[in-house]
Amino acid sequence: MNTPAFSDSTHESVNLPDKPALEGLRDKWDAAWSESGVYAFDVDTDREQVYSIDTPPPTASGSLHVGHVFSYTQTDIIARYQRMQGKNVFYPLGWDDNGLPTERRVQNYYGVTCDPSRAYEPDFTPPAKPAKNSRDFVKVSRQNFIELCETLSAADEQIFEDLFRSTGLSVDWKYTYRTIDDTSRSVSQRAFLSDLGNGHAYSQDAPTMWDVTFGTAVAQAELEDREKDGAYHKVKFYPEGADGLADTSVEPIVILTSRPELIPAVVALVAHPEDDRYTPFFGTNVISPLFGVSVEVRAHELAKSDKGTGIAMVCTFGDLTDVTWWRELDLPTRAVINRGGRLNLEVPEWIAASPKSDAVANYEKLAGKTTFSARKDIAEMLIESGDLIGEIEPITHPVPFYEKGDKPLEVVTSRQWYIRNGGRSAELRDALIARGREIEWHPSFMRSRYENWVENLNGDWLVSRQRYFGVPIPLWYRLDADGAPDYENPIVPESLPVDPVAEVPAGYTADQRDVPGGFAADPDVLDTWATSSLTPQLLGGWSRDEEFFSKVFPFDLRPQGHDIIRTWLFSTVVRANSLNDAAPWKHAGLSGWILDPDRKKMSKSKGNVVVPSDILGEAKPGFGPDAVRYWAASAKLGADTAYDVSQMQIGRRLAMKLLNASKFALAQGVHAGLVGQLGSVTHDLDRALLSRLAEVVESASGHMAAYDYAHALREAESFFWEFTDDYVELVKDRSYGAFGEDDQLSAHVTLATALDVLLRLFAPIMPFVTEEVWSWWRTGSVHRAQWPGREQLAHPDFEVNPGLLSAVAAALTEIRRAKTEAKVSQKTQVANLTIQAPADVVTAISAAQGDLAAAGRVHNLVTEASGEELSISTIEFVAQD
RNA sequence: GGGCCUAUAGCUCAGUUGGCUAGAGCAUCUCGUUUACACCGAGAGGGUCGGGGGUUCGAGUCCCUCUGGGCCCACCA
Repeated sequence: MNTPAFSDSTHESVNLPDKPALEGLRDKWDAAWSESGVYAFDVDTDREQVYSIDTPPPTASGSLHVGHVFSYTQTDIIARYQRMQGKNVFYPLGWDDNGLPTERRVQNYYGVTCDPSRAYEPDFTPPAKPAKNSRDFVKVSRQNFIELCETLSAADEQIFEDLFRSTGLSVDWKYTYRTIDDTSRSVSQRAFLSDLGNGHAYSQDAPTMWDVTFGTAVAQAELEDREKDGAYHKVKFYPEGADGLADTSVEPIVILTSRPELIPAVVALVAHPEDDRYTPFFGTNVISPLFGVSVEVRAHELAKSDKGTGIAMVCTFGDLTDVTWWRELDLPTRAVINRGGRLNLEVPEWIAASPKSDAVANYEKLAGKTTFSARKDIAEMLIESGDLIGEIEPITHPVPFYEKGDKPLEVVTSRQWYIRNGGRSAELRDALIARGREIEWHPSFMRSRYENWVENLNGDWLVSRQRYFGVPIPLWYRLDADGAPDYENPIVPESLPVDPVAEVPAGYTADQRDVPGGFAADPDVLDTWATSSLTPQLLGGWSRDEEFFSKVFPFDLRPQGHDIIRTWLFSTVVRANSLNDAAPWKHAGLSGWILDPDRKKMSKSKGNVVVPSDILGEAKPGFGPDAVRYWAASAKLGADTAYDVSQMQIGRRLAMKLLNASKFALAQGVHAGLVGQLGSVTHDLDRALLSRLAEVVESASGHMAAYDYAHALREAESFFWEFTDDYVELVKDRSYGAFGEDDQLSAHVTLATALDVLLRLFAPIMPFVTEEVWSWWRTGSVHRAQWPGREQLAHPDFEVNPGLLSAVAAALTEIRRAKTEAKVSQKTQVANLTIQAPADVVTAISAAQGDLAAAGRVHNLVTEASGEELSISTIEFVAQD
């Protein structure tokens, strides 16, 4: 173990700067910490000693904003506290450079685009100047594309690392990973194969949410609703006549739809089983307008009588409710929207077979159009045919989008891979909720968000993505004599990582690729969360170094934002449950968001982001890292916090005060050898001060242990200001030696001990300034010093009047007030002063009467017991010269 | 519609299991300032604890209810 013992330094040398300053501390100590390795994790350890942190890997392709500084600082405070508790802190940081953001950034930065059919060019260099238009981008192989991603993200990551260092993160930079590197790809693929082996992963040909722009399936967790303009159309469905055509002699059933372009895909009408308006029609058939397709009227519980006309048009597929009805009512599949978001060019067979004479012609008018323009066209056709009732009613309604996409999602049927997440199994769902209860949540109410999400899942986790960049699904499929793939018995690779598109499975040759009797690669990549969900396994060496893994897993802490509970947190629990049969961590710390001064979430798209380098800078208008950390530390976990410059100014003031107060104490002759020499603390005021500090330490420690660093900071801060404003002022003369050596020593030991403890209390919050002060008079790093304990400040003789400190402080305040009201300087000499107070207060004050008189510049101080509260009855200033 | 958080001084927030006259910082106002600190010090003013009801000897704190703010989910007829 490389944790030095508490208070090992007893030397008396003190090196004080003439003019202490915050400027330069960041670079000085960042370099010193790198050099000395104070934050290094010691591998020679056991699980008991370790405190491990499953740090979020930032997306290095984005830009860093104050939100990062805010939340990472909160984690760092916890890490530093645990380190001072004697824990061997495993605090790594990885990079999420896998996924669409990196892919897009590389395309635009280099002017290239990925064409997986191209061969790898070992000597490829990107164009000197990227083309402006994406049409002119250079096409490169997948391997070349990945190499460019790695190059660019490595550069981005260096910038991020520098910034994190300058905020004082005590990360051990030796332990890092990148979600695109070979190790991450191997672990991700191994985990996938492991889940495949134990039945947690499976593939299925089924309707899924599909982004037409990106051309990929997306998962439930990646959806978001956006308010969009739409329109309600009231459309007639007449009963089917004997000739198979619409019987217009009777009343039609009227449905309300915002998606009339899906009428060619209608497969049924559905109403609630107890809706009297429609019960007579259940089991009968109606005819779709324009296309003359016959569909059955069906009953289903999910249909709501109070929505629209009470009867819904089911299409394959308009939305996920359609999918439910399609599955549960065993309806036919009549898909007309293709993966590009357009209506199929080919006339569907069910329309071609329609007895209605103009059905095919009607469809042909829409073929090839986007859903958006088809919607307008079909509305006009419905008006013309008389199948539309009333006016088209414009509405705005929420429409599901891929969170990174800009066109509404469609539902498309395709073969995809899924990982079981409880969405289709109550048993697994219960197990995952139980895992959530093994974790201690900070703040605790965040657990209900997790449970809420788990309870409302509507399907398993779709993990395959039809993208190029990412971790490939590590499988091939055998092709039968007709060239059809056998999805049930995939070919598994022998070594990882593997790119099945480029590599050939064992027992096959390259020329057997994509030919009947040969093999085909799974062309897809895994969802980025499928890799991110493995951060504990990645960091801990799962499947590569099981001994190491056992020392850090389950992790002690997962820090993260509360907005990604449903994605990152949940998916990590899912994987740890299936791979390790455990909860991935003991604690989850959810940090809040940064809000701009108008209390809106700070985000790039809103353009209200503050760049951290501006505030971290030490020159104006910067505040320096300790001040920014102070701001982050003053917000509790989970609390959304306004970006508040004034809070940073207060932090800067506190940091400055620490420098100056320390310099003052040390200039008195206070040195390391005096720390903790409690036997020399003979003066009641000093004893009272240390007793009070002991309470502060106990309280702050309790809060720190409960992950409430903000509360601990407040305790320490408020004591510190009392210490400097009152105690230090009171003991100045005594400390100079005005009352003899014993009293002087008592003050010096108290100052040394209090300063020592205060530096430790502030060290996790303000690592730079505390380390600077520590270096003036101590050896080693304050960040390896032990967190203070109440017992270090306890002494059998210290049973002092508990009201002493506050009574003396109150008396001092009264003297100051009298001077302020007399509009004289605080330094004005007072000839005679009488203080009246209750007897017990008088007793308390008397114990520190010398100090009080000195601090108030009072020549003759008299105290009188009275029934009244503390007041000054006489004050006579010394006549001015 | 379901779930969760939140409402305390002009602003940002504390206020632990109910218990002295509800606190801090910032801002405001007044005064002071050269041996730790002008990136300073001292002091003052400022609150019906969102509204209403209840439990209790006692409610900022617990319960009910209403209102405002926010978040997550559901909601394409």
